[in-house]
Amino acid sequence: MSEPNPTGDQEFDAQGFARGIHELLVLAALREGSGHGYQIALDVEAHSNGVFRFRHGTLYPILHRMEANGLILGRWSSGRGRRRKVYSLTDVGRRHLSGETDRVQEILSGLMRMLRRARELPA
Amino acid sequence: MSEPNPTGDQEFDAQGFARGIHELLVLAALREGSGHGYQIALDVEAHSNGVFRFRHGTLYPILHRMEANGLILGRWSSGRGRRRKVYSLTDVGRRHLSGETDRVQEILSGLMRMLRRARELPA
DNA sequence: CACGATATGAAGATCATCTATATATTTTGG
DNA sequence: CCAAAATATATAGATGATCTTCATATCGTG
Repeated sequence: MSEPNPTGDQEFDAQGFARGIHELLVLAALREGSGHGYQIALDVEAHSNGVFRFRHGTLYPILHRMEANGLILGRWSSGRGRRRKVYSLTDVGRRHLSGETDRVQEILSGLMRMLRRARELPA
Repeated sequence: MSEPNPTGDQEFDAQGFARGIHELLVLAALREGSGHGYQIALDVEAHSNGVFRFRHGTLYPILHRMEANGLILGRWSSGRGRRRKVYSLTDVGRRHLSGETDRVQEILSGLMRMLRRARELPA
């Protein structure tokens, strides 16, 4: 029962899943170019029609963690004016985005299949 | 920025999302009839090809919480032999399954749409 | 009779979000 | 010209759910 799953399929880790989604949203937002935190939050909110939304107390720790893990690289904007930390994808982050997208999509597909089944069962 | 989302669409709450998925899996497993915890775990694992799996340290607290919240009803099997607590859906649980299935499916659809977009963008 | 599978439970560790607060600049409106 | 709102980042502490580990007990099988 505690063995690694024999099919080699993707596994669901509840604790890491929400974190993974947040990181994926950040990586996806940065895929088209670089941006600072506040911008990323607005982009994600806009692209998801308001479903996904970063609270600022959530966003910045995530960005710091991702930078520490080498997924993104942050640079303080050199120009004067409002201080901004502009982030861009690293190679590691780009690979991570690709791999995790596949992984999460497989998990989501499986879940949606199960939910559809439950929905279609006779009451 | 902290206003409730104006479209009235489904919102994603990271903390509650994993919990919601676990509860949804339990409710879905019980939809076809009643079952005890261990059985539920096996059912979910089988129906998801091993992607979703309950550790027993995770499963039982979830069942207790759901029973306390009135989503499921547990009865100790009256017969002697191995003690089992058999769960079945309450009316509240059935309504919850229906409503949450819709809600989660909308969120998942949105997420998959975003991931597809990220995947298809030129590198 | 020992071992593995079945079956449930609780305690404590871990860890990420969430709330709230703080600071500072820029733009807008009166 | 000044006040308020939006922009922009950051940290501390509370919350809460999973996850690991330990504990207990029964049943079937070799």
